[in-house]
Order: sequence, then structure tokens, then C-alpha cells
Amino acid sequence: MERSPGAPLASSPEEEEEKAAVEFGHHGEEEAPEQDQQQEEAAPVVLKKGPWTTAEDAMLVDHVRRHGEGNWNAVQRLTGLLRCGKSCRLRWTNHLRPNLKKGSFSPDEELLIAQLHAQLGNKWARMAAHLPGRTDNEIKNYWNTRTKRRQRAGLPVYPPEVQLHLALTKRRRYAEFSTAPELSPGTAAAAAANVQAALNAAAVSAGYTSSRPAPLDLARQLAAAATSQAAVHQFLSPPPFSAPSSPWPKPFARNAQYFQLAHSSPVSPSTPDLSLGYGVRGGAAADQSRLAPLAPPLSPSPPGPNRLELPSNQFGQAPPPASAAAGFGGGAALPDQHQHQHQNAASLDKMLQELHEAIKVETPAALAQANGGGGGAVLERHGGARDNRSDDMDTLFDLMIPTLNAPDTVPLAPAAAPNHSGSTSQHSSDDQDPSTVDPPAAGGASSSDQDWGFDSVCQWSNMSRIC
DNA sequence: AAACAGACCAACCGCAACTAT
DNA sequence: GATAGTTGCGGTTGGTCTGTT
Repeated sequence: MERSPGAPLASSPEEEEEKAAVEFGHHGEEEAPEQDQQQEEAAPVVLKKGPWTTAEDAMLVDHVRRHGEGNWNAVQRLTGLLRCGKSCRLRWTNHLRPNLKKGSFSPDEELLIAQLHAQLGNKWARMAAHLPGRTDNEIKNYWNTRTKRRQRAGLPVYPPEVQLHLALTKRRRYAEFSTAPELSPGTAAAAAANVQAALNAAAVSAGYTSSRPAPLDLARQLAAAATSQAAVHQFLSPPPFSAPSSPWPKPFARNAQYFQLAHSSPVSPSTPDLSLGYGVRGGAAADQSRLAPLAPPLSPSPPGPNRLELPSNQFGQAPPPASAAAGFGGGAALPDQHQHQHQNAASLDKMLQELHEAIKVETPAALAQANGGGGGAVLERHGGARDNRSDDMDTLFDLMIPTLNAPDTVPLAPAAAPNHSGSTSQHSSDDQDPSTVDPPAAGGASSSDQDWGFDSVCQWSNMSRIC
């Protein structure tokens, strides 16, 4: 199989075509384009399958340079390349397109993928939109391999940060459903401290000490979020969904961006476009998904560690960044929100209490103790602490409310907070609820526990192969 | 050194959505 | 509105590489 698609493409198109013809002849697989053209009327063109050759790559690249991206079915007609349009598009997208990043994923990218998968499920293309230079195929391959490996080893699929994120999300849904969403900044800050305490306790119970500090400074982030009433409101209550419209132009024009940006626009995963990944399939919207990482963010987010992730635009009414930013200075609650603060405090306390319990069970040490081989996710294992109603509510929310993004809890992922772009259907039919994908932990919490420790981002990312 | 298993990766396939006529 | 063509996506397959026995 052809392993390095990035072969030299420096020669002229004419030379490449000549080369291609020679190569086809050598392989005895295809006719030279000229001959093929003559036979075209007589017999249908037999398109080639299998690995691409360097010459074919060159022909395709040249074609795109001349005619632009898109109209893939014309490639065969215009160049004599014996590949179907679909194959051409795939080859271009996955291997020949400029700005493609090759090589293994960085730890940051791996963590980001985990976060994105937790939020989006198997939406590889949308995940790829958050990872500049990476293709959906690449991410899919990575995830499938890695997941298979971890499941075989009896390890949870997601790193602890993501698991916690999911736990928070569930608690938040529950809190949202149970009470009104408003919350005073002071209460939220106190709650954040409680969460941090819970994390610390969990870490200690798992054998992690201050010498191995946890990467999750959740309290700080929650406290930051708590300073913004608007942000807290968003944190707890998503605006209703409305499909966005796409301002992006049709194909062909987009091709220019590839070539223009190929050498000029280093992109960073730290700047995910908040407008990415709407659930609009195909067409200009899909094009936007693919191009967006190369384009400047439509709504710049406040820089710095305290940057607060806003809820997904999928819910329509893009949250005005200004409101959240303004809140950082200690924004005052809206008058009609005050009346719910008391309820919310109680609700959040309850949420935190449950979260604490969940985390306690989730930690490797506790898991080893508590788990008799029962499967299920963190919260399912923790199900005993919840009444039927909350279980039902979770199920209900799983069905009707896409996973929301809490304020970014992962310092590592710069971008992080992929902005859950959401789609009308959160997961594909075969997607599992991300919060329940933890494999049965039968013997799982063992030697590899450190992989999922609270300070284990690196271990997780750099996990050696488990066979 | 050979056989084997697992990981990795590229490519294909089928389906669905979108667009043009 | 119907239809055909195009594009994008996700699942799957099969070849190659790599490490282990």
C-alpha cells in the first residue's frame, strides 16, 4: 500500500501526465489516457481502485490547481485519470489538500478528540473541523483503534477530565430540570469550591497527593464562571435550538483559500471557531465546517485562562460574547432572576453532593473497591444514590437535550471548549451515550489506573499500547 | 528466522442531503 | 414537485507495518 502520499509533486503537469502514462503501462493495469479516450465510445471506462500512485496524485493536484476543488466527476473526463469522482475527492481531502497535518496526534489533540467525542459522538467530520489539518478519517481511525484497545483492556474510554465533564453535564441537566436555572455568583463560587473539594477528596482517595497535583482546577473555572450571571445562566439553561444559516459561498471559490493559506496561515487547535459544526449536512454549511478552521473565528472569544466557553450556537441565538465578558467583572443578576436564587443554591448543593458521590465511586481506588464487575458509566454505577425520577430525567434529557458544554474544565485543551456545535441529532443511531460508554470495569481498575488518574492527562495521552 | 496477532492506515461502499434542471 | 447529479459522512474492509513468541 502506498504509505507516503506526500511524494514530490514538483514536476510540470505535462511531465506528470507522461509519467502517469508510463506508470500505467508498467503496471499493466490501465490504458494510457489517450488510448483510453479512444476506447471510451466503444467500452465504458473501467475505473481504477486501490492505492493511489504518485503520478495519479500529481494529476489530481494539477487538476485542482487548474480547475479548483469540486466537480470531482469531471476529473476523469478532464485529466484521463481513471478514478471516480468520489475517489478523487477522498484522495484530495485526506491526503493532497494543503495544510494537512501528518503524523501522530499530539497529547492536546488527543484530549481534544476525547472531549469532542464525548460531546458529539461519532461525528468525525465535525470533530475534524476543530482539529485543523486533521481529517475525519484520521480521527476516526485513531478513535476506533484507541477505543478498541482501551475496551479490550477494560479501561474507560474517556480521560478523567472528560468523565468529570460528563458527570457535571448530567448533574447540570438534572439541576436545570429540577429548579429554575438562575444562581447567584456567590453561591456558584462556593459551589465551585465544593467541587474542588470533592475532586481533591477523590484524588486523595485514589492515592493522588499534592505532590501530584490534579490538572483540573475546576473550582477556579467554576468560580470564574460564577462571576458572570449571564454565563451561569447559560451554563444551566440552553437557549432553544434553531438551525443557523450559512453565509458561505459555493465550491470553487473555496479552493483559492487552500492555496492561499497553504503557506501563510498556520492554524492552531487553540482557536476553534465558535461557529463550527452546525448540524446542517452537506452544501455550503458543510463546506464551512471544513474551511472554518482556516478562517478567522467569527466571534472571537476572550483570551486567557478564564475564558468562558459559551453554549453552543446550535441553540440558535448565539450568546452575545459581550454579555459574558461583561459579566466577568462581577455582573449583577437580572432582577427577575433573584427570586430563584434560593432554590438554585439548594439545587446546586444537591447537584454537588451527587457529583461528589459520583466522583468518589469513579476514582480508580474506589472503583477497584466498589466495582464487582458491573458495567455502566460513572453515573450508572452511582445509580443507587439517585431516585428513579432522576434516572428517568437523565434518560429523557439524553434523548432530548444535546450534551452541553460546561465551562472549559481542561486547561490542556486550549481550544478546548470545542463549541459543541451541535446538530439536531446528537448522535448517530449507533452512537452510544457518551456518558455511558465506559466499558465494564471488570478488573479494569488495575495496573492502568494511573492512566485515568486525576493527574493523568499525560499518561492517558501517551498511553502505551495495551495488548 | 518464521509465524502470528494486533495496530495502523488508506480506501471503498452505501446512504443521505443538497443542488441544479 | 420530480429527477438526476454531486457532495459529504460514517461504517467497514483489507493491506501493510510492527512487535512478540
